[in-house]
Amino acid sequence: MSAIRGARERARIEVTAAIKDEARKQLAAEGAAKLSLRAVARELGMASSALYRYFPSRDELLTALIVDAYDSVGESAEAAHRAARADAAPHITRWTVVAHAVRDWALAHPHEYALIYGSPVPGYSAPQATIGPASRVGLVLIAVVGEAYRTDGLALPPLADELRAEAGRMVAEFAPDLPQEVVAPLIAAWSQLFGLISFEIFGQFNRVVEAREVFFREAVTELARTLGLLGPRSSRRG
Amino acid sequence: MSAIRGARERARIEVTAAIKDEARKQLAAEGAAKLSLRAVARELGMASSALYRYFPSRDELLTALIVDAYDSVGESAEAAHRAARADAAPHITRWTVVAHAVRDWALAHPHEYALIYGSPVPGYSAPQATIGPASRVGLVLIAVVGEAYRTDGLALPPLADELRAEAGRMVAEFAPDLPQEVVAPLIAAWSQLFGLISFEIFGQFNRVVEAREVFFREAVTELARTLGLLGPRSSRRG
DNA sequence: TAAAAGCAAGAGCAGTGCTCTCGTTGTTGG
DNA sequence: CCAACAACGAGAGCACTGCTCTTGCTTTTA
Repeated sequence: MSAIRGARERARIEVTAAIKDEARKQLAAEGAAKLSLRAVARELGMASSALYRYFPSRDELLTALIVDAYDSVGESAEAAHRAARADAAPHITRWTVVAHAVRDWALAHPHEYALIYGSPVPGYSAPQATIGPASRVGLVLIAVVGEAYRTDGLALPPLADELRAEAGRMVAEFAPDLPQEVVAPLIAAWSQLFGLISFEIFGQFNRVVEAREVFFREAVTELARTLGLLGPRSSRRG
Repeated sequence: MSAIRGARERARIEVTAAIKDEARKQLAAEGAAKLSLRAVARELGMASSALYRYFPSRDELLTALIVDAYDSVGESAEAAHRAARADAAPHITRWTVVAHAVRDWALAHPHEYALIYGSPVPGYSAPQATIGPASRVGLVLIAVVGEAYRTDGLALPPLADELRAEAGRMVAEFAPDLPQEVVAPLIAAWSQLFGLISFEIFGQFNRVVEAREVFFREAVTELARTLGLLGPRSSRRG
């Protein structure tokens, strides 16, 4: 792809990586609010002003960390999906496995999770560079449901009239292999999955949910049902 | 309850309110990260050091704003619930009306929403003072489902064995009027409701969901179904 | 009415993001 | 080969932050 041209370019790559590593370390230790350029420079033994040769601002550094975090959680989801596919696991299992992979990543990297799925901290709109990596988890979920649809079909109610136009646009834009009835429920399930994880990570479940693992598993299974990955449930009036 | 004893106490109450008002103004304008004690003091025409007589630290000021925000969104949800009850609206409508009230509040106060449902910004665990106000929205949802259960019953599948102990604890702890089958789904629906809202507020739906209102309504209705507020849906394999 | 407590203001400390300048050091075209 | 150039690191400095301490003043209390 791109050959390294000389000592200078090589050094630049290494220093950039070292800055990001140290910044990630401080992010994991103290959170995004406490991340300080001067502290990073201090830890690396360089003047703080020198750091601006590599990142033009603190927000740019944070954006780089955001991109890396999106890639990290996306890679986790993709790896879980690959493994489940290699095992020829049923589609419902692929769904829960991917969901658990995202949750496990969040539990292992709470501050990085907060950076990407918590309050947006830099400018109001996400920089262009983040939108690619940000969609990786979503694409995995689309793939899981798409494969289930193609092999087993989906047990879904018909599409509501009010959602017809929106569903058509969604299918055309980022899910061409999916039937229209499932796109809106899938996007909803996507956001609801992160709702479950965010409430756990951000402490909203403190004193509310104790058995978090089994609670999450049941909720995620129910989410799969709304996508037609399982048959309709039996229910009774009580 | 507590009578105001003199001019000094009266002044203290007024100044405290003025500080919070100005802080809320800056919060709404720029977000929690940019909220500065010195700027608040400047705007109020007082020395920054004087402000510490009223709030011992910036985090304490933020905590006060957090409590107010929880109360504000809680009051919105309660008002919506009261109105729907006064109209003798069906339970499914009460559910969606409360959900929309929370969403409307979030859209009107995005920075305050981020403060309470985004990344926790002060210390890691929420101060004791916040846990009461923080549960108001949840209590409204519990009330909606409880009333539906008592009048119409709920169309729910039996409780999974793995959740038996957890559901029993939850019922005993904060939902004594609810049947055990609905507590876990209700907590899940609670977090998923905020997942939907957070993704919209935090920009995760940019370039993904366009018809946000109708999308939200459909998703919230589907959530109600997982709580047995509607009959089981008709579905077909496609 | 005198002591005590609450209060506002100013100076100051340590820290931050960021800019500018000034030597130094690699890169590169003539 | 070496001169011009671009990239680089370091230091000083600006404007800002949260927070503390001291110094006077005012209100409350004994």
